Amino acid sequence: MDNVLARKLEAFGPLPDDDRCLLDAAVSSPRLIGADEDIVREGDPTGDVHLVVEGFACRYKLLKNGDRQIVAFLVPGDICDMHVFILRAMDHSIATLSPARVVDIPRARILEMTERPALARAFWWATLVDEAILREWLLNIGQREAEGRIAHLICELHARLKLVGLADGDRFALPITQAEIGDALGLSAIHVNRSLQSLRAQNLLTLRYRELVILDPDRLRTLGEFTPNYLHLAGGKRDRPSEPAPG
Amino acid sequence: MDNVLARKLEAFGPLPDDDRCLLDAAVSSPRLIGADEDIVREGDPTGDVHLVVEGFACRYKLLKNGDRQIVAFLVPGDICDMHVFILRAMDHSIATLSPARVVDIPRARILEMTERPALARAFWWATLVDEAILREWLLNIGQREAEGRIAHLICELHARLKLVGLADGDRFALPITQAEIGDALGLSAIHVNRSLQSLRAQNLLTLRYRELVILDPDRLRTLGEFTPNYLHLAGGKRDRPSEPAPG
DNA sequence: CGGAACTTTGAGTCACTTCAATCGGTGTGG
DNA sequence: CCACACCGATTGAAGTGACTCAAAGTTCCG
Repeated sequence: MDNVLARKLEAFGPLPDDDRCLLDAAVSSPRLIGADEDIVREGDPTGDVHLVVEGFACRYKLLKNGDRQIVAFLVPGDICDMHVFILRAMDHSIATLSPARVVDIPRARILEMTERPALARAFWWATLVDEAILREWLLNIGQREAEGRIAHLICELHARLKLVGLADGDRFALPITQAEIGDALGLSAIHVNRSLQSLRAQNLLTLRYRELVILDPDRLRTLGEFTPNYLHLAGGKRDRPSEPAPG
Repeated sequence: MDNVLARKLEAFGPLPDDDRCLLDAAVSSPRLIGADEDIVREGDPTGDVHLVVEGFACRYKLLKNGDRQIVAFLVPGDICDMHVFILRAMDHSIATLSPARVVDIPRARILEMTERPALARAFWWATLVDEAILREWLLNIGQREAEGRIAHLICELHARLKLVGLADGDRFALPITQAEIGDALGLSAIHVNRSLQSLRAQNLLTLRYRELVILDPDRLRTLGEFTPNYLHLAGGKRDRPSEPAPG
């Protein structure tokens, strides 16, 4: 079976076999979680690092009136919390969106991995990409109208899922509800619904039974003004000598 | 006394004298930049690390139609780009909002500093707080209405400026335009204007001649649902594992 | 003093929201 | 095997927060 974590991290640069073994060990024996269950809650003291191996999860924050903002989608290969070593409490919650397999990696194991320069750099890369995605989402929500937001989100998820081998051409599983898409994009579920219908009417995509098919990738990218530069793929292929990782 | 970087980093935890000397050296001889000038542009190859010593700057992204989203405000003490070591190109631009003093720190100097454990942890903390701020902004823009957004932003800036000694009680310099506030909050300048008038009418704050005065901190915090937990202050004081419950 | 930049005001419009049903698929228990 | 319940998707209608356009008032500054 594929190691989604290794697969993702190697998008940054190749890893030594030893490092990949470490990753394989870390990802073994995931636990199964049902849909809509919290993995960590805001305010919790930081503990293990979590990794999604299968299914969808999200980071989210709540308002007092119950409104929810999803601030990140976590797909297989995504590490939930690298900041465990520095911060004391969670400033957001993490929950599954679909049934999922999650691995709890003890701090010690992470520390062991960060001794390896290539892994340390790869983890750092993943963290920086997460941050870049946040900036892109801010642009998405702050400036684009509903159809563009949805188009952009779908292009991003497509790119990220392709990275870990979870897209079949222009088709991928999207096991989340329209309400959840709304929570991520700052839109009401109803408006997400109507916008999706418009996208379908334009023959840009199909979304049924939790499966999304991109019918016209070019026009969808154009509509969402999607450019994948912020995902910083192939960042490790530096031709000129790079600084060694600290350590 | 006026090393804003040291001041900010010590909000995380005390630094050895040697480390503080390193910071002092790094912050010396800043260059002066006028308002509204780009420091780095999206697409540029990564180079030096930049640090704002005085004045306001921002990270921003543009849409094809010219719409701008400010994805972060950079105030004195804020490091612009710690990710220089990993990523090859900028995925966003950085510009001054007011006249500013900026230091360009060469990679080598940063590497030297990250050899010191306390400094390395402090830099990591700063990076993680930046990320937490992005999540909070996403919540702000995605879920709150205009007045709440503005209230929240002002509370955050107040907290961050206090950290580096740039707030005089509930009063601080805010050298940016209403249009720029709008670009940060996903609102039109006109709507920012009307919302500010409403906040003034409620006797929550004053904003004139680029000086902001918070008249009623409690009600402003309530309106913006502001809680500073995401700024992760005092994260370094790890002797007590549990948080005190002061109220 | 004049001009540029910023703020303020007014009026009309639109994107998105809320409320209120309805429809459809799926799972459960009788 | 059907009745019921539940959840998610869909539809309709009405309301509103925020936008655009246009213009006037202020402040800043050479």
